[in-house]
Amino acid sequence: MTAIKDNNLSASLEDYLEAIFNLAGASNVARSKDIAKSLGVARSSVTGALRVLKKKGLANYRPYDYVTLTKAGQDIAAEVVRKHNIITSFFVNVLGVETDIAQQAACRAEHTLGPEVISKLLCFIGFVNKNSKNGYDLADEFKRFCKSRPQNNSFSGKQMSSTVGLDEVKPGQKCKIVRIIGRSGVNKRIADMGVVPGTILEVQRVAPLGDPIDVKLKGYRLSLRKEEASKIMVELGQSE
Amino acid sequence: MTAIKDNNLSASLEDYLEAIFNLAGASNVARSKDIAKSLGVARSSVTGALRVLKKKGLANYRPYDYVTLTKAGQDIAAEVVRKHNIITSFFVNVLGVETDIAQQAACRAEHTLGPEVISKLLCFIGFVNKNSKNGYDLADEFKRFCKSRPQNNSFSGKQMSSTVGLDEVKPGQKCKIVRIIGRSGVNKRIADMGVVPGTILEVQRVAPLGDPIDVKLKGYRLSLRKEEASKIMVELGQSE
DNA sequence: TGACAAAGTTAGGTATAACTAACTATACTA
DNA sequence: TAGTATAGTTAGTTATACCTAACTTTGTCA
Ligand SMILES: [Mn+2]
Ligand SMILES: [Mn+2]
Ligand SMILES: [Mn+2]
Ligand SMILES: [Mn+2]
Repeated sequence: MTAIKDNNLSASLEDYLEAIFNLAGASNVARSKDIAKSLGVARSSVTGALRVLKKKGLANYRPYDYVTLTKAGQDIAAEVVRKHNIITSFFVNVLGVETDIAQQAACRAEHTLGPEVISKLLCFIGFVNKNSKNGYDLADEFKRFCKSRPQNNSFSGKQMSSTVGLDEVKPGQKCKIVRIIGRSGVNKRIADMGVVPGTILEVQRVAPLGDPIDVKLKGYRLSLRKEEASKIMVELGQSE
Repeated sequence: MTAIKDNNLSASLEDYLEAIFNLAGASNVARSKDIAKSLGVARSSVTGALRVLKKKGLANYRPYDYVTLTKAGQDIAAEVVRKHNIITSFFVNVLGVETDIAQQAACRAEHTLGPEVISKLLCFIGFVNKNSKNGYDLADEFKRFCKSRPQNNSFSGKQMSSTVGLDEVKPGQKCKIVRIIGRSGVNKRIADMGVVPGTILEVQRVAPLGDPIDVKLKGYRLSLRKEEASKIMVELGQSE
């Protein structure tokens, strides 16, 4: 029933609504100058945004007048603020992120997280609170866990072997050919010389503008144009 | 040391890097057409983005050629993908969000969450996993908790009394004046008549274009211009 | 080989969201 | 009530990120 409708507003416009809503606070009005300050934009940018919000029926705006939100505007603003608070609460009270950082991140993320995620997040906060009442302070436990393993910077995503184009290898470095891109035109020429995947080669000299590149492989010496080299994907050796 | 530097890229450019990185997968090359498809943009948009990425030294791009990422481009792309995966993992495995939705939300949020939040999130996933090995399956417990209280749609943020401008009130509705905005010019005239905060009034008739608005208050009848009415903030009565 | 389809680019356009500089309205104060 | 400071607007510009339509290059296959 009372579902929050797709507001379809840009992050920027949502932030204007949020700022107006927050500034209005007790007085229900916001001044252009304060909106500008709170969003860190020029006053003229606020004028422009207000015109758009008015056209969308979200703000009551007349030039040189105070600004208020329409009912529709208030509803959207309240929803943005709600998301902001839920996300912030999770970051601070569950994850233990520093308040300032959490606020900033939340005010960016609030525009990207849909109702499914937000409702789960809210529920999760409730879950943590309930547990803490039952004697198991999850947030506290987590804080202790964090300290015990200070930085775990890896994540088991797909591991990428760091392959680069031969044109990016510096002189003196050895590397192994992983793959040669394309088979027609200039590249055909390369492939036809013994340059095949698996070959180890060493970059000898690179001309000032990266063209040409001299490499040594299988005893031969070869001069490659940068354009050609860029199509030879290599894996760096552990030299250097 | 090996700190990921501020890449300072727009969300859009990060997504291009991410798409190229993912498409490259085994072959290390990506084709424009596939980048376009995976991001849902026109082919010409890809050309534009590639030019920018090249200028920034992140992609090896020559017109009509395959695309590869430079080392710098790969590093940033890998970081974006890492964030994407961490966020997705949290949404799916901890919060229990549906996979598709989680992926979409993660691919938006990955551009807004900084290293502090991401590292805590990663740590939290580890925390949940460790507990589950120790017999306490937090994610599972949470799932059960979610079901037990289906929808808790409120959040203890600041509660806003729903005040609107008098110009938004429909005929027949009663409301209470909460505040009158401004004191000079036309508004002074209003304030000078017994129209003060606390007064209960009822909207009687609204002309076709919302101007003028006839209201009844304290036995009097008053005709207000829309401009004036918009400055009278009221709280709606429970009629209608 | 050469015709054709597919891939890629260019040109030209729109929308959003900023900015600065210059102007105008409003509010305060003497 | 005039004069000034402040607030707000307008005009004109920039940058990003898309789009469609038309054109060019490339790869394929008869
Ligand atoms: Mn916010
Ligand atoms: Mn925000
Ligand atoms: Mn992503
Ligand atoms: Mn993304």
